[in-house]
Amino acid sequence: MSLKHSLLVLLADNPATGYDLSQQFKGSVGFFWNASHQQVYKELKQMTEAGWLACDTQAQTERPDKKIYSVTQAGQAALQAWLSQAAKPHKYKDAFLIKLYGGRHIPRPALVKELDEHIAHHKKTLHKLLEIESEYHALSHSQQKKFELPYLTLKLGISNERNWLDWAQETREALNA
Amino acid sequence: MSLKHSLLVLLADNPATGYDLSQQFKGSVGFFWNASHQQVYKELKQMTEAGWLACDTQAQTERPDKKIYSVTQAGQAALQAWLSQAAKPHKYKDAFLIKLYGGRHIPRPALVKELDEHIAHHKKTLHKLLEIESEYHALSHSQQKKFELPYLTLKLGISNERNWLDWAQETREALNA
DNA sequence: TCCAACATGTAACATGTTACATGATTCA
DNA sequence: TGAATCATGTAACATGTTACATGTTGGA
Repeated sequence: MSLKHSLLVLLADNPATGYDLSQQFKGSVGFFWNASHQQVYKELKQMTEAGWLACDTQAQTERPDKKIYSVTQAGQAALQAWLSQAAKPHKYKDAFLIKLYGGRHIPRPALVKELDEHIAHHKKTLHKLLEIESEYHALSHSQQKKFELPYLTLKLGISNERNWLDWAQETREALNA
Repeated sequence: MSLKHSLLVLLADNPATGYDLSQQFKGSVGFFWNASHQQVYKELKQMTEAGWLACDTQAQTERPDKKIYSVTQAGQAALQAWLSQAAKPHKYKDAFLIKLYGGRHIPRPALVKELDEHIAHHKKTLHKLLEIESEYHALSHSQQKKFELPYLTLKLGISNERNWLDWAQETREALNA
């Protein structure tokens, strides 16, 4: 159920379109949740039918109409209900680690090559997160206060990526030894 | 598709029952993949129908018969095919971080309380992983060599948990400030 | 002239979760 | 006497992925 609740949290800050929300999942929010645009549109439809969201359609001549969603009182209540229950501990799933675990079935160089690809990807992610962090640091104190909690999640993202990269470096050496 | 491939990797090491495999997901393997027992039995059935697994039924008088699965040649081929393609980068999903991100909707003490619960859970996980690590260290050199790759995944699990706990401690202080 | 960004979806399929179901053994 | 472990599943439901579908604008 958490996609619905992620959307509620995002929409509680700012009414937005399905497209906007999908973009947020590609940015910093994507560090802890994400979904394809198809899935987002599907959920928004369901949530609107359930009365959690109101939809304001803005006609556009040259592009598909924009549908701006905002949280209703029922949506607020649903969010509160969800927030008041403890979240289940997060479960990590990483296909690359299965490969590494069963690495004896693949030639070493192939394993190292794939590790390198993942390293490149994680470096890119880290840079993106660090950019977002420097934008945060450039804000005024009052603005920083406003984004205090999102910033805490960003910090986990950053240290997670750093930790992963450190491990990957060691692992790379171990594989080549 | 990765549950099927996790099962192939595990079964390539040792033929096992659905129950055994489910138990492995509760142990160290659970750090990077997991599934409910229902899901495991479902997949084993499908994989057997697809010819990837052979099933040897051991009759037991007092308990349900044990079904011991092993990888067939077709299963080996499927595993190889999967291993030869790059895995997609892992996507992190953590409902607690959504809550933290949208933490302004909850009273601070409630947020801290839930953080504490997660801290307790992560500490437990870390201890479990450290226990497995000390079992590994107690092995002979030749045995250690055999479990070299699984050990690398374990090391990521351990540093990940430590990193999470460090972040959680800082976050706890920031929330109480 | 082609690619990325904007903006929305449907349909088919794959995967995962929750509730229910059975029943013996062993340890506290 | 009650809970945990062993051992297997079915059925209903929820969620997520992949392929397909449409069409404009603005920049390299």
